[in-house]
Amino acid sequence: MGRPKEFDPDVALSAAMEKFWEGGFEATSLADITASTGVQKASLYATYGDKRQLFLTALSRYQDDGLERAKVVLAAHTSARAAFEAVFAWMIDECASKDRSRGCLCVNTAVELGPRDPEISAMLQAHARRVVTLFAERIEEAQRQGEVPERVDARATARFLLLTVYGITVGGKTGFGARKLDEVVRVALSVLS
Amino acid sequence: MGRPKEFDPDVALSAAMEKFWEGGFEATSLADITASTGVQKASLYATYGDKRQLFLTALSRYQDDGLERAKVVLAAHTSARAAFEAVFAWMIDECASKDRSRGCLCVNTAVELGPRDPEISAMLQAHARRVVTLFAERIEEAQRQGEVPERVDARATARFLLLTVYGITVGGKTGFGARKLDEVVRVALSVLS
DNA sequence: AGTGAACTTGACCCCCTGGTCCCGAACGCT
DNA sequence: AGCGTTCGGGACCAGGGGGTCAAGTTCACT
Repeated sequence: MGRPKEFDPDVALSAAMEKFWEGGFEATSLADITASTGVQKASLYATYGDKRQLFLTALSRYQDDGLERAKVVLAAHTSARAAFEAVFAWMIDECASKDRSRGCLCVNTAVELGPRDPEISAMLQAHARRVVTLFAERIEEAQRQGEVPERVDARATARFLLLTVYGITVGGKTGFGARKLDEVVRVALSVLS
Repeated sequence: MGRPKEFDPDVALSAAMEKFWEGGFEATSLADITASTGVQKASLYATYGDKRQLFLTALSRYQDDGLERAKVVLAAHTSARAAFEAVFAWMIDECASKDRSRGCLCVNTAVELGPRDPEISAMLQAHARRVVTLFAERIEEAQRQGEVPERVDARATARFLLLTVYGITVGGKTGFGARKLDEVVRVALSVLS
């Protein structure tokens, strides 16, 4: 009982995530968040805890969403090559095409907070491991189907592909255009054959 | 005439660079810098201008140093493969071995400030182009010597290798150990053959 | 209708930030 | 030795940051 919330916590969390995504943790003030969510500080505080907790929740949601979407994209193509091309195209679209390249929240967070916040570091590490496993499983599937040679080390290659994703996000922020990133992806994907 | 400075501006700049390198621009306060350089705010201000100018100067110095060192390392090996292995080993040492992985100042800056500071963005872009050119020249040299196949696109591959450097720095911050990064480098370098 | 629990509002607090300023101290030059 | 110039020390400022609180409001339940 009592008075119900006037805002949808899920919607507000999305808006906050978006802000952190494009501004980073420190540079995004509570004022920015209240402005974009329309929710007052005290309500945010009562719902999510302090700024760091809010950020952690937003990051977690971002990770879950991303992993889910990656699963879908990887499963939507019959060849592994096309599947990873689609993943990279998605990343390039997000890091070099849209307005001013917010990149990937995981990468942004790793760079800003990774080295000095153990809890966040652990979250990032766990998520990276999940993605690597996902990638590796797709590579192994392609090996069973004869698309990718058996000599390829699936897990090492999966890590390599994840690092390429990292590179793309940083490349986008450094000013590489979508065309150049496409070229780079072509080079990177040559390791699958 | 007049009273001479009590500090060496070059030494202080190095110390400031170090701080920005491990803490980022926003998170590093002037208090941090005065503490590590032993130079008071007003003196810093008189010598370098405001915080942003100091950062720009430090970044510029970092870029110059890095490019110089990259030239030396690339020239110090007879095979291109060994040369790039050395470059990556250097990056891995800096991003995954030392205490708490400060990564690469260019990458950190690109992520933190790239999308919202045009002047810094231009600096990063120009530097990236120089590095790509340096890498491409080394690849072309190897092609002339028959080490690398002619079908390889030198410039695209150079960009790919730079993106791999980016990936390594982010990987280090995400918790990849030196061993895993070594593996990834082996996969990446397979594009040279 | 009354009651109490939960939510909203907006003022409020303290601290830290980048930046400025003034005065005393230290030096080179004549 | 004295003078003008430059530097260093530290107080000072306005602004914005995250976080808190008390009072008023809105609903569910009886």
